[in-house]
Amino acid sequence: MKATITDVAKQAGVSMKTVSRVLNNEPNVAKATRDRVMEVAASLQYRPNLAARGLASSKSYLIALLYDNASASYITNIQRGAIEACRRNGYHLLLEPMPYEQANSPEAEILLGRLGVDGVILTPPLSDSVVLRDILRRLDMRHVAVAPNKMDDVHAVRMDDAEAAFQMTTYLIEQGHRDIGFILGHPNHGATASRRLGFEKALNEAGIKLNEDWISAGDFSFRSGVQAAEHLLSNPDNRPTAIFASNDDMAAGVMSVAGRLGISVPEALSVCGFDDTPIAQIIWPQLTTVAQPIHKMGFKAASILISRDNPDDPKICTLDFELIIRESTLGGPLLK
Amino acid sequence: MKATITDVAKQAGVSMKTVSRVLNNEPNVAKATRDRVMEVAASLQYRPNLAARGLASSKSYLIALLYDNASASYITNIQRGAIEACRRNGYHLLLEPMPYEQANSPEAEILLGRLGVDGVILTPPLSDSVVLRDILRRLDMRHVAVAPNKMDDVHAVRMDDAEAAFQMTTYLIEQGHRDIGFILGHPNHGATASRRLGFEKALNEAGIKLNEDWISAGDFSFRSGVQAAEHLLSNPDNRPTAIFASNDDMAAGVMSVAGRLGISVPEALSVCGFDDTPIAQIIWPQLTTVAQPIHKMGFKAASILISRDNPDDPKICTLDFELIIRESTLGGPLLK
DNA sequence: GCAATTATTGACAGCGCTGTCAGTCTGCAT
DNA sequence: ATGCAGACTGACAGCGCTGTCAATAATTGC
Repeated sequence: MKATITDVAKQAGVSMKTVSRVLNNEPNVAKATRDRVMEVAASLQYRPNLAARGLASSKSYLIALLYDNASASYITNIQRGAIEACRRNGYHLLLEPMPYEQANSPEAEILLGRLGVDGVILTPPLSDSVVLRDILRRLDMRHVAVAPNKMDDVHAVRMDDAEAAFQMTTYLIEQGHRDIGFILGHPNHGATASRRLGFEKALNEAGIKLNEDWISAGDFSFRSGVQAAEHLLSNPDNRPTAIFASNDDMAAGVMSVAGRLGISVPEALSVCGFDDTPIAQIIWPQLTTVAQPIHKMGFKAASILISRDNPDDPKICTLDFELIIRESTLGGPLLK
Repeated sequence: MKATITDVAKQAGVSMKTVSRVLNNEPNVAKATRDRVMEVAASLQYRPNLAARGLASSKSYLIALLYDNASASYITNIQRGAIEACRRNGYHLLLEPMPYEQANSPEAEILLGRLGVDGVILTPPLSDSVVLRDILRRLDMRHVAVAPNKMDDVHAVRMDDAEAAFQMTTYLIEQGHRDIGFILGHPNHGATASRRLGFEKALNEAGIKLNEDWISAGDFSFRSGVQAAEHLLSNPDNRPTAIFASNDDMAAGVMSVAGRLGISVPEALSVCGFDDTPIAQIIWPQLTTVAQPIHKMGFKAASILISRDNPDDPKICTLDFELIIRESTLGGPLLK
């Protein structure tokens, strides 16, 4: 038989309400009372019923993570962070994958409407869907976007992708590279544009003319990195000396093609990626890349949803990135 | 203003209970009534309140996924499968990471006690924790283990790890290998023992004497694969001609060491892994490995929890695996 | 010492839904 | 016509908790 609040109340000789107050850490309970209630609750192995609590307080203590992301390592990192924040506040994390295309369809509204959570975390590329954010607003659901681009009307947790790409490119230039190829990410992702922007800005500031031919399409997948690399490296007489891929998977694709073509990395070709996924350390040579505080972003996002203070003024939280220099770029022209 | 069942009932001119019946697909409702209620519900944009429903029916429509798994790709695959099953039945998936060590501590009981879900999915290595399963039983929580080893007292979804390892090893032997190294998985995982068993059985049946020196410890991490490989390949005069790593990450570690030592794969060394994670296709040469139906396992596990029929006789569901032969083993002694 | 606060507690009414059970209404065999 | 199973429907209580508000006790200031 499961113990209820009533049981605890009787046993402790107080009212249900007082037990409730103790259990929710509300103020204005005498220390002695509080202790007694806690003790009884423990001895009875009392466990609050989430559903009842939710019904009475019209809170669900649930946060949903909405995502459509091919990268397992990205999504599990976000999850870890978000769950950490949830745990600290008695919340739980619900998983809701949603294909990007579906985000713009009526299905999305139905799914979300049924959800009944206290908040929603949006990850790229869903965080870039205006339609989805409209639905959320219409449904009056609190939400925070994990997104690279700025949006003033929404709570957001972000990282300065453009600046990171700028710094990485600048680093390559400092290594003596002037012929730098760039592989774009998936067009649905806001990060794709931001990273490109940073790349081009760096070239620009260094007075290097942009070679449009050396900006190659991609979609964040290993395979697309392979294709892009095949294109970029196709002409033996006119190759970039460095390739900056918009993520690590594609960078791994580049390295694989380089290997096959007998182009040694980093001696003949520097390669760098973005995200610092586990693969960056598994491939050889290890990959220079940008580390994102993904875990922290998940944490922050959930924390914003849980904290009830001034829920109306949208807060934007920008976290730091870090350039991780590894072997794959330690062979620039300057070293020769 | 959110519509409730009462609103729908009024509008449709029926009782709340009838609306409830329609919404839950219960029998014994006239088609005309059903249609009318559906229509009104749609027009009012009615969305059931999970908490209320849960409170009244003492079901939560929530399933928790308990895990402690370093492999992002494994866990996201399980998640995908489980969510698919949940979606089909109006359930949602809760994420609950739990370190293996914690599973044996009182904390686990507290965490689980508070959970209030209708079922719990256990993934390796948690599925191997007897303590954890005891807690679950004591708490009277339905659960199903995703686990390689047999347990008669629990619902389980499994794959025959031993048989898979047996077949893979046999395949290597058929390629002409007689000197085969083996890298163990993490000792906490039941799969580790099963895979070893299959490996040894295959050697045995082929009449090959087991060389204990060539069974090397590991923990499923890339790094441990590197260490194991350094050990296995340390003696140039006496090396295995094939290495079977208990998972893909470690196999990648082997390939990386082989590359560094100038041992070409697969010409001088065949390598195979287990799991068919994305990395198997990213490294070069691509990895021969065992594909597990991880997605399907998640699906099955959630389905078992959701289906209420004969909940007492534990069902064990064994799914098929598949040997995936890729380049990394296409160079056995027989080919020379 | 007495009024004005403030701290502490409890009674009670639901939150929105479903389970129970009793009722009405059909069709069909007698 | 009469009875009866089965299909259909509704009244009602209550799931376990919290919000509201009123009641009482403790504390303060003068």
